[in-house]
Amino acid sequence: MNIESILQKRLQDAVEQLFGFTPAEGVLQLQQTRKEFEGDLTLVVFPLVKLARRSPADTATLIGEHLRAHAPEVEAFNVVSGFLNITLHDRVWLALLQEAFRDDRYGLKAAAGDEGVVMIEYSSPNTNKPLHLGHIRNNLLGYSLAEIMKGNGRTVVKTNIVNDRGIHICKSMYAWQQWGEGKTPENTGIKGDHLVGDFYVLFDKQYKKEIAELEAGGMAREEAENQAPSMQAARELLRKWEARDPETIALWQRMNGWVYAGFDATYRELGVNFDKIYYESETYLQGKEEVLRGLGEGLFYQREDGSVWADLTAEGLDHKVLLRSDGTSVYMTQDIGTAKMRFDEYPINQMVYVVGNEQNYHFQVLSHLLDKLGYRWGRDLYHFSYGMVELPSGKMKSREGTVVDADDLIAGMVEVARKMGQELGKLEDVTDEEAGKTYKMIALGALKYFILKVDPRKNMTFNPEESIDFNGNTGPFIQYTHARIMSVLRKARENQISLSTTFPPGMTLEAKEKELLKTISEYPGVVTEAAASYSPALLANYCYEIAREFNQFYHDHSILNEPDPDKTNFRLVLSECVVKIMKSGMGMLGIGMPDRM
RNA sequence: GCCCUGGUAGCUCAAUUGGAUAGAGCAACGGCCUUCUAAGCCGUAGGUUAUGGGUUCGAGCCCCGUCCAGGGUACCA
Repeated sequence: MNIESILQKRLQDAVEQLFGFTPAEGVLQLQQTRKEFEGDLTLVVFPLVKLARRSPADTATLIGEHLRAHAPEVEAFNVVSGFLNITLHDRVWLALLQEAFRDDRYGLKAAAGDEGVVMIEYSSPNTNKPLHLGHIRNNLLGYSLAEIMKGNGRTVVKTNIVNDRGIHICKSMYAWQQWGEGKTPENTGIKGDHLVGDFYVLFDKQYKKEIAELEAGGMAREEAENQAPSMQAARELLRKWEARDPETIALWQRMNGWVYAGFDATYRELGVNFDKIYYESETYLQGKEEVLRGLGEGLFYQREDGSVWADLTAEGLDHKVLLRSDGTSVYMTQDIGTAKMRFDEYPINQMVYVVGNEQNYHFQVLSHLLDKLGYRWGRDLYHFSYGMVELPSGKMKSREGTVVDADDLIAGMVEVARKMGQELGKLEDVTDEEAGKTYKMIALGALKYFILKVDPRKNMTFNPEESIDFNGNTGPFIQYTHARIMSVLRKARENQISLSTTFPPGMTLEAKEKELLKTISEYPGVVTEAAASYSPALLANYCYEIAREFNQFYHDHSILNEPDPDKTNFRLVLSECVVKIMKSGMGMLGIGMPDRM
């Protein structure tokens, strides 16, 4: 039973007895008392005053007096303009600490039973170029969301749909055939995804040149884009691929293999992973089948040129193409096929797509299409729509070379972390290997926190000129706080201090201690809310808050040099709880906590 | 054109979903290490929440208008 719900009950009793009515859901609004006022929790009394037929101040005072007389947890109260500030006995907070300390999974929810799985699709790269900053946000959000769901007792399947087929990879293939000179990751030492990406860029250059030449020859833009020889060649490759031409398939497999090896390395660096990977090349035919079934059942219609369409005007949307006139499938077709395969293979209770907000319309359509096709889960799919990462100059554009490459970014961060760590000289007594691991943990902590602390729905700005901070509201700040606590706990162990959750009866709390306890009490609610609102940012900001709170406490009060052994014990238990929460909370963000730094 | 987002300190972000005097960090300035890690702590300064109206006990948040930015908009993904 948490503190807030106990107080809720007390308040309800008070209102019933004082005013003779049962407050409706949401009328008793409790919130944390703001720091500038005396108290722990605050009741907003405005919603009550009409029914109580009293002034806000009277209502608050009456409730406050009733609480003091009947609620043993309540020590004092004060009323400030319609706000009833309630102070709880220190023993309430100490009881909370005991509970938090004893529960290994404090704040996390027990497994929910046979609710089915939550499948979370994220990452979903194209195989024609390496991952960039935008993908990083996607990967971090997807992974973190999965961990948050797990923390809330859900069974999660993390999945990735690799867009391994289509015109984009054919462009890279064609360019490699033309100008590759047999280059491979092995004989060039270039990471596979980057090598393939280089050829994609080469293709684009050539293509642009051809368009310009054709336009100069008097051809219309659109016509030129279609007629350009390199585009024709790429289309020819796609056609051959669909016809299973052995040579084309072999090249496709070879180049995709390079890309996968590259992606795997990046995923490993980022610390993300998947339980099940789907490949578009294996799902798109299923999609086609489903669309044709829908056509047969009269759900869709065919135009004279042979293309297949869905009419979604009744749903307030538009007409949407599902199969091109040449019979090839579009993105939507593939998503239908993938969805069907997934639901055939897993007992999915909820399907979550982590995909940027530029595809809001796509998922609205997909939801309706699946619904039409008879999958009741279609309606309930959740598009976790996140904002894009922008540079100070605006959107990242691969064609203009302004994308921030994922591998470069990570490597750069690690370098900064190493340099800074060496300047501070904190890890001189550990092995180089140990230090290296820590620097990496810090670098990734900085990067991940930087991205995850922002509300996922909003666009965010990343400035590559200024490297990500390691001070202030950052991942390393939280990691550092953790390392300091671990250091104290180590020393306590060395001094043979054993911890006890039995606190002396009359023990009183310092202000900073109580603030920390209040923050600890909020953790379970934050975990719940992070899942309910799909927001790792909530957890990130909470972890920062508790770290800040701890640092203030740590600054003001000594733990091991405190003369009163009961206080030392209490503070160690408190510290242990903070460590536990940091590991758990930051763990759900995919951020590791070092024992020293 | 139409549809959907968003606009908060110089910069990057918060704001318990309608609650108190809008908070943090960075950058600037000033203080705190013979004491558990100074990647820390404390302080100063910085705001007409794009803008004009409206709703009510109460609005950064809800409604309407305007401006600005981003995204989408029938055979790209």
